[in-house]
Amino acid sequence: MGDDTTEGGLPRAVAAAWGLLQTPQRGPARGLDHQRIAEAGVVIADRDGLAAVTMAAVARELGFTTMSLYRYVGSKDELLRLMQNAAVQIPDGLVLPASWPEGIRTWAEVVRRAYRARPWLMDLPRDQAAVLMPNTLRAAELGLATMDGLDLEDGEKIGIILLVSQHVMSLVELERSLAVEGGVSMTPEGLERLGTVVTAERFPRLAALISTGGFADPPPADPVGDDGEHGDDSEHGVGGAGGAGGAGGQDPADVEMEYTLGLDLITAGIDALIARRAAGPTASGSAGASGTG
Amino acid sequence: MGDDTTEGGLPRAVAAAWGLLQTPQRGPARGLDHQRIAEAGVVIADRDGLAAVTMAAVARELGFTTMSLYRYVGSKDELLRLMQNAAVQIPDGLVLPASWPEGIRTWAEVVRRAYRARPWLMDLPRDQAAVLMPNTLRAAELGLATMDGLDLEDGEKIGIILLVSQHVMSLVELERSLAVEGGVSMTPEGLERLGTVVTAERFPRLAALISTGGFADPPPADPVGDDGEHGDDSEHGVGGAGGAGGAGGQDPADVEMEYTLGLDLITAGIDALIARRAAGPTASGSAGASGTG
DNA sequence: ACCTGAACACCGTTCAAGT
DNA sequence: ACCTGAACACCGTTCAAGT
Repeated sequence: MGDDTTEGGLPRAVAAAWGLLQTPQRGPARGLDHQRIAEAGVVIADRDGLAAVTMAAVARELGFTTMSLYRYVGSKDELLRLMQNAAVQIPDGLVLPASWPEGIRTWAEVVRRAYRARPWLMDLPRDQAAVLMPNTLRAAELGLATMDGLDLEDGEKIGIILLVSQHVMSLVELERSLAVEGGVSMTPEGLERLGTVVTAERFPRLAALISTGGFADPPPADPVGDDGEHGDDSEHGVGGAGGAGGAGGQDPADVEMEYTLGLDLITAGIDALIARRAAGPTASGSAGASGTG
Repeated sequence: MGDDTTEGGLPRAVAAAWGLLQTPQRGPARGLDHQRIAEAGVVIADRDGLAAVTMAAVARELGFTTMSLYRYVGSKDELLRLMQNAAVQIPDGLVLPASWPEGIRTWAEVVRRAYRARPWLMDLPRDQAAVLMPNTLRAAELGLATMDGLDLEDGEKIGIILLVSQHVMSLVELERSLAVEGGVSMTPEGLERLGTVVTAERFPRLAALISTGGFADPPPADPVGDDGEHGDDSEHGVGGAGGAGGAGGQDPADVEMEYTLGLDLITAGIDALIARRAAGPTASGSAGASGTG
């Protein structure tokens, strides 16, 4: 309905990224193209944060005026989508290990590396348009390849790489928020103030975590625990550290533990699913975990 | 370092939400307070989307001028944080089922209901400040309660509710993007165009999904499959449908299947972790899945 | 065909001034 | 103490005009 979609219903940014748009340059062609514009945006985002990516800033980076950009990208939104594709770097000739759990771990590491290299990717919208971009599909293809021999349906495999990539992103986000890059943050005094209100009566489980310091300082040393970071770099809509989760244990080792834990749970879950399926070829639907409690 | 943090290092919005700020009204008090301001913001976001939440719009909703708001909230960012807390509704007297996997499923459903009721919550930053808000902590406390008797460390429990809430959010985001609310979208022709470039040679696994229509129309019927939606409601930074995942199978039933699958994998993973622990009380570190491939 | 200047309608935020 | 008017520096985007 909008104008950011081409005839076939493909989002314009998707068509552009795949080279499906008849490029407007036919004459001298000494001008711009969306590739160069997207790359300039990436440079700015890397250097000054996503909020600094302004039509004016991108144009200045390229030595053109702001309005010239509109010859090549329909809107800032389209630019951001092109940047997303340009910024995701997926290794090309990667050989996956033979064991599938190792394969999933390897793939998770690839995804993690991509997010770590460009944390602002996590502040971009991940909707259907983002999913159809070339580099996103390359990543998805690689993810599917890790489960090649397994007795899983396509939908299940997709669900799994969705779960894994979501998990990886959430922990990169968490580790980013803990990086003490330049902000003070909760002092013991602030924690105490919080403790007066997160009482053991109302929050029996969390109060313990807060009072025992599980919420604050890295083991001993450094009394200025962690950091909320919300500087001037990212606009909004992070997408990160747990819709309703807390962060218990705030040093990098704990983040690494939770990263590994999540992958272990997922692979163990797959293992159980496959085993159950191999044992009894019943229906196909979902079959909850056995239940121990 | 910024001014959006109180003495103890607590983000101002956190202190305000917990009532730790000496409220500025002492006189006639016929004016505003952050609670009313946040609620007005919620009303606007519910009605017109998050992008419509402008300082001017909020003030108008309340019958005041824009600038009066700055007496009560330090910045728009602070307002958004207060809105996040005000908008999350966690049921109060909820009794959890005895079986822990059922408990986790119940908790996931609570989280899902919260996101479904206010999808714009997913476009808000989820950083440390968000995590420390009263209603976020109430949700986390409830999540921890589902694992009360289990042989898991605190960090593990937190990792699990992080994983679950992230999964739930990602699927609500996916179902939102599929809701055909007012946009056309990829026609068969658009899919064909995409197929010319997502070739079987370069994307053997995905090409199949696209050509077999696994990417488009709900089983039979309705030839206009899905929707990318990126209207004028949400600003940016969704946080949703899979950093690198695709969406294979695009009708609501498939989304439901993936929702259930994810929870099943996680609970099965917990089951395996506990069982392994009960069997051999070895060290404590991570122990990968057995590996079947 | 491509680029530019000027202008528009909006942002969030500040500050001196009113009562 | 609280609210307001006027103003500032910035956005994304449009459009007529230049070459």
